[in-house]
Amino acid sequence: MNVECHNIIDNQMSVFSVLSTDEKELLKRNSTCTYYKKNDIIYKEGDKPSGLICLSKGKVKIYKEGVGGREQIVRMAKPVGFIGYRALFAEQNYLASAEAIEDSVICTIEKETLFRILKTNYDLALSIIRSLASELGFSNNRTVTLTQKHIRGRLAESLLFLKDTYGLEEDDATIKVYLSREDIANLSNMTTSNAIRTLSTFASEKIIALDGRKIKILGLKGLERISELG
Amino acid sequence: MNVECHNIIDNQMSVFSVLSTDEKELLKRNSTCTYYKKNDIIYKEGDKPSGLICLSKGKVKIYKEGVGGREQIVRMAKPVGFIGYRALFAEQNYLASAEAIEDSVICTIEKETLFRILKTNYDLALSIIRSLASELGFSNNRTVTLTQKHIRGRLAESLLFLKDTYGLEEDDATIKVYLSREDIANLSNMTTSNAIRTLSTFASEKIIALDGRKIKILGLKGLERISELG
DNA sequence: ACATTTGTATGTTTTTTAACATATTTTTAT
DNA sequence: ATAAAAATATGTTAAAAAACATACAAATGT
Repeated sequence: MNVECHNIIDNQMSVFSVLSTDEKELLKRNSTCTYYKKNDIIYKEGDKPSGLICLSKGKVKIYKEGVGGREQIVRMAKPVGFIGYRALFAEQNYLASAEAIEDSVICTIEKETLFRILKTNYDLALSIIRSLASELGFSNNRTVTLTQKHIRGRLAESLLFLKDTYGLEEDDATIKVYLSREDIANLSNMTTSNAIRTLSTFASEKIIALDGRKIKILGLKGLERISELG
Repeated sequence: MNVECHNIIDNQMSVFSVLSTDEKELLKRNSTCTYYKKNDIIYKEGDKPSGLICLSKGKVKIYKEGVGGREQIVRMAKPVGFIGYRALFAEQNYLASAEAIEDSVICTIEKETLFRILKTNYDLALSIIRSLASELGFSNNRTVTLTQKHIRGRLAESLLFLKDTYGLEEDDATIKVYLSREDIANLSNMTTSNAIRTLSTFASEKIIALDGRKIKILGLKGLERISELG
């Protein structure tokens, strides 16, 4: 059985907590569980959404291909969170692609079932409205910082964003996600070379410490200052 | 009486067309009409939304202040469209400011009334979901083009965007909005000097014709090509 | 175990664009 | 009507970041 789906739908913290037992059962019957390896593509720009995808385990990057195939990461997903719901609710094809950056488990809730339940659940609709509105605010913010901040400011902001999104390891310093330098660059609107170079500079300034893909934040205040100044 | 508000709520094309006569009456009783002169501020970043603002007449720019007070226009509103609804539905303060770029009339629907009606109207909720999702797609797109395209590509895209948003005059060529060079720059992520310079270059290439703030598109295909190439 | 590919690192050059400077024109206020 | 301010225009310089080049290390496949 698709246990992962059941866990998500029954989760007290999820948006589905407002549903009745019957409604939850209906969702469960119309959900499927899929497993992805690291670097697997979950969907591609242009694909048609078939349902509401919920990330149960793992980590996923959402990115767009820009000028000359240059990649821009627009979102980083963590469990338990939805992916691809923008296209689903806009009734459009995907405008971005999703790729697992760790082994991941997703649960897909079939589209018609979701909309049937949405129809009678004001709270569910309102929570979708609220998350779309929040993410739009985030995206507008991001537009401004990616266009106006300089390299150091953009990288500092990205590191803080990754820390806020995925949290820290037990040492309370190491960011709990392990991205390639290229992904860090694609998140921060810079070339891979510049991401590598600027990370090295931060390390030499003792603001962070690097150990392979592990990034340890040594000076949070300093990082915040660099991010704010731009 | 606030006739403008009534017109909007009764409009067959508006999202309110799904409401009953009683519901529309309730909305009308709880709406107020406000008149703004060109360059008047409608709301500022940090203000608290008091209701759903609908632009009945005029044109409005929505912008954020970035690094060193540098302005980035994130949206251009036209009648009949909502403004500031993102913050309202995210239950946040405004993250951007709104300024009339022409004499404008807005209708504000009081918050509690709106939410009371939303509670029982699935179609209204769904249309809000759909517009937030569409705008999020637009914003993500914009992030990529503003960061990746070069000056010519960004300006060409902005001109096409203005044409698509406000349409053309009777001559089927002049963009139906008259922005300062500074506003064009703030829309396109460039300095005013570079906006002026690049507009001049486009004019010398016969892609557009300039007459004060009037911009006439002479070569749509050419403009589209420049925008696509970046 | 070794070759091949992928990722990381760093120096150099070139391109792009912002910053600055200075006219000129247009608009606005008195 | 006239001064002051704002907007437009254009040339020059400086700074930022991309592009390019090359080296080395790590991971991967056979």
